[in-house]
Amino acid sequence: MDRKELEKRFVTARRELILRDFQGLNDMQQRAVMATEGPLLLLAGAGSGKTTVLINRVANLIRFGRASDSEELPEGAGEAELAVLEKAVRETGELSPEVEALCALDPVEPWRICAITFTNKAADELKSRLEARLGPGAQDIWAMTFHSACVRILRRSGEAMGLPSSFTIYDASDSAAVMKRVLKELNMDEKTFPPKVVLSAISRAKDNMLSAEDFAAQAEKGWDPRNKQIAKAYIEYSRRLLAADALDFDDLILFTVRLLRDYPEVRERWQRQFQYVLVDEYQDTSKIQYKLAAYLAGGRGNICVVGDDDQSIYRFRGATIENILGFEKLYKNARVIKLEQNYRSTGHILGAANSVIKNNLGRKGKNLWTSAGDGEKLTLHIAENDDEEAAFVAGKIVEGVSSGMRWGDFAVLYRMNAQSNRLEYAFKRMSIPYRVVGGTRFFDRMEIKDVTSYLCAVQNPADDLRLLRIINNPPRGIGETTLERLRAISATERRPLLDVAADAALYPELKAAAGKLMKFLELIMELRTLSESMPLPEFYDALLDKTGYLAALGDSDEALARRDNIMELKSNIVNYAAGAESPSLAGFLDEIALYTDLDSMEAGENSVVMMTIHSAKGLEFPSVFLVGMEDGIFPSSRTIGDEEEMEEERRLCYVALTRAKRSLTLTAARRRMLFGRTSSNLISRFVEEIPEEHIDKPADAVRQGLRYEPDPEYMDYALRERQFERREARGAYREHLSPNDARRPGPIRSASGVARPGPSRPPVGKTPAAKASPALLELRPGDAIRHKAFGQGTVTDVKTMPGDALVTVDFGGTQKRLMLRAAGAFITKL
DNA sequence: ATCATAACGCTTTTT
DNA sequence: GCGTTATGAT
Repeated sequence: MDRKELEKRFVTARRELILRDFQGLNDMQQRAVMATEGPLLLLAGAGSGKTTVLINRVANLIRFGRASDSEELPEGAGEAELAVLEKAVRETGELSPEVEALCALDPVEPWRICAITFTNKAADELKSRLEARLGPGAQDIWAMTFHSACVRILRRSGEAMGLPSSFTIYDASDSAAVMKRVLKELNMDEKTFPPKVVLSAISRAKDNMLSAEDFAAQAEKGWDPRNKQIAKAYIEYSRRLLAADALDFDDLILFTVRLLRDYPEVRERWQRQFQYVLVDEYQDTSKIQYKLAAYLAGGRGNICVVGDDDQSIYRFRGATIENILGFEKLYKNARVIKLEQNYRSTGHILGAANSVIKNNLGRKGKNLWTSAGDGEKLTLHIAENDDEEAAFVAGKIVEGVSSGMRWGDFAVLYRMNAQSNRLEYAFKRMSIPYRVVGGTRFFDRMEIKDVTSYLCAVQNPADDLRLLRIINNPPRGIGETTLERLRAISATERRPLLDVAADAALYPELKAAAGKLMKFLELIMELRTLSESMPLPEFYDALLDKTGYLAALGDSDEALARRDNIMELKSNIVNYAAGAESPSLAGFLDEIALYTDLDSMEAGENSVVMMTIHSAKGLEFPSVFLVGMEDGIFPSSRTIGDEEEMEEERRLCYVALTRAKRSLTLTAARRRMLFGRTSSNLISRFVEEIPEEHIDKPADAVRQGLRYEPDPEYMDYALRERQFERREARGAYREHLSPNDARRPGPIRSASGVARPGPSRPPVGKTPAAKASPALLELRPGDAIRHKAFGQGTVTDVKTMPGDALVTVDFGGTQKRLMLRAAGAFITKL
């Protein structure tokens, strides 16, 4: 046998044996798993088994190295070895160690694989699935978010650029707090320079790798005078973060990219380490994140990016779809694999999603298909108002549970967090177990911020921001005047506040407060010593005690809830201490700085989840309710009139629709309370884009006033307003309009008002109570009832209130409190 | 220094 | 409509 022939047969046999590990995958998925070398763009539609592919790809790398994608033979392979392989091909069962060794080509050590995801949730899922597949060795894989990967790199190598490894991370609210101070001190008007706007300008600058000085230089040359002001704020903001040894979220990425760009030895060290780099959700990466990925993968050039251009929904914060659209241009030898078979949803759901997204121009083009059958059609429900919309959703879920589904099978998705309120009330009235993801995050709560500020202050003596938060909390008689003087000295001497406080006795103006300041200083010092000698959880208890924070809370209902949260934080600490290799205060603070509420959502929990569509990305649910399908809400009023933003909104809709596995219900309300006023909106244009073959709509929808055609008058108005804002954004001066003039006048309201029948409209608020039997109103303690979802129970208490009653029912040990008007429709008296 | 009331502005979306 | 912040009174 000549060498050529041997090589060919060897490679073929090897591929076949390797493929045995990936039998459950379809052709395209297998190709993606086997193509380990060089740049690879994986266009993975929603529900196409993308994570499965990632897991298997990593498994392949660890077991077989680059063998599946190489023509190369292992050292010393000859006819004897070929015979062994070909024999193994004919046999079934596990590969023998000998065969496995022959199949492998430089198996990859786990820590040489870097799999970057976008959210902690995705990273955690990846980690746990990798561990399930590969065992404990999987823990060494760098499966984490951009931000946490950067933290790790900076902690290890940041010293090279003069960054102390003990740096602190500022989250968005910390950044905002710093910025507010800065703006105040620079006498910048909060109206013309809202902190948010300034921060996002800085964020954009950082995405373009512009330092404060670069930005200032550019502002000098630019035409927008506001940028000069913003540049000043940027400079001062940076100065403060530097003084506090703090990095904000954007800095984490920016500093890492600078580090890798400017320090060759550091760059080489990491490029040597990461032989394979995977980036998930590539469509959501920003310019600088793309640079980061390119640097990390710069050693071997093995970069695999996974994404779906149709699911790009973070353009607003710098994500650029160019990264995915331009991948092939950038990496000339890139391979592209498309995953279009959907394993998640039934036919009507996919059909609806496809017909919505095809209205977008400028996409790679992709059509999801399924072999799962058509399934149920979508339904559109039009409610009288937002309360009724919420009640409808709650009712449908109760019915679903009564027919055998679990609470956890349902998700309610909305465009903005503010929409969750109404739903929560409805769910509470019916005692439906639910969970709101996102919104006010756990770590944004006041008491949690306070306690973590103590932790930060103990860990980082230069962290003035956190110090200011706690120095007089609980009250220690250190008032505003003392702080003002402290701040003045700290600013002129460029020393941290705590340093200045330590020398309080030396400054005449601080004499009066010196005693109190010393006492506080001693407290912090004592805590610092304790933090070094005690296990973390015990230290936490000691901190709560010594600072007197817990004691100062009191025992009102509110304080009780706060205590609960503080204890919840303790369980976080205990968890962390148990799981981490070498737990430390610094490590814990890193963990929570990058943590969001999303991460605490446990998969097994049996309750309905409510969240924004953005939060729902990457998740799936048997039954999904998509509420508020109205123009002005979804699509958001801010996007109407801007084609690019509308396309992003449409992608958001695509994401929403593709979350559903089997059942998908859309709802809209004729009238709803929004921003404190009642408004009526047209039905969402996205609903219009779903053909009748996929969706059941109420036949009278049009006659009853929710129209499908965009109102030309309104469109015109929205467009003009939009253009005005854009012109303003470009720097044209504001013609002083009073805020009321900027408000939308009549068009919206009058437009829908015309279409709505006037006085002869059916009565509003046909609540489910209308269906409740009169016997229910006579319920008394001791009565037996049956509830559609909860089953049989005994009434233990009845509190009547005007037009309604709150009944407490014992369902075999669990107490539920039900509002009769809302829950009555699901109760029968036995 | 702490509490109460008034005023404001906010509603896109997250690390 | 709600939650946060500014202001003023005690």
